[in-house]
Amino acid sequence: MLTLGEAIARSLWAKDLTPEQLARVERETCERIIQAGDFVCHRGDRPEYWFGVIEGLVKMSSDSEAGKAVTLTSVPAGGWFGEGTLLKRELRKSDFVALRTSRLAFMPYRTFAWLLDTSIAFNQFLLHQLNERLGQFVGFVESDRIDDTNARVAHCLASLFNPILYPGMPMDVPISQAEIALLAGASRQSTNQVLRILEERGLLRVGYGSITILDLDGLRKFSG
DNA sequence: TCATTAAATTGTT
DNA sequence: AACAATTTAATGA
Repeated sequence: MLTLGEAIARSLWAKDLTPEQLARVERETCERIIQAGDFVCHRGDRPEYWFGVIEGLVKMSSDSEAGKAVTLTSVPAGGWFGEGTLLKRELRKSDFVALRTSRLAFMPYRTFAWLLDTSIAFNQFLLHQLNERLGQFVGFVESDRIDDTNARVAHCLASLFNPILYPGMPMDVPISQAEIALLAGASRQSTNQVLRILEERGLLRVGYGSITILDLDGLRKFSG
């Protein structure tokens, strides 16, 4: 199992830190286990940490007043999230929920701010990540307006496995069809049908509570 | 280790 | 939205 220190050390933003800088980050960052279904943080919280997923899967979601839930995006192992409101010093605008029991790194704001002040590589990483996320969400909007349900599910899955945002993401991930439906903005029933179509075409394999991506590029290009 | 049961997830209407 | 079928996890002999 990956230790907290290893998880930090192999993060993209840690590559160009000096050993002293890395040591400080490791000293000040703590690890917490979030049970499946539990919140990492709530909307309205004052942001105090930058979060890294060591192991597991976390979704960013919102609940409407009517009780309808939508998933904005998911963060797999190796991904870091929460920098948006941390940078702006605003209250959290959405919930983060563990989709399954996950091990998270909690980096305090002061450590995050210190890295921002001292490491050019860290700034470059954030710029890169924010840009990549912007592209991801533009893609979501485009997909929402243009694609039919089949293509939307395919494209949502492709963006979940984005190797630029989430390097080292295993192509086999435990996630239920109900969660995929929330992510793609489709019903569970139609998601189920789409997954079978995608499996027929050899783009992925569906298992019990999990999917395996076989052809990421094929998912990206999928239409009709 | 195996059988039983409950819970979660999937597949269909 | 409801239901049945299937798979997994948990429990205890």
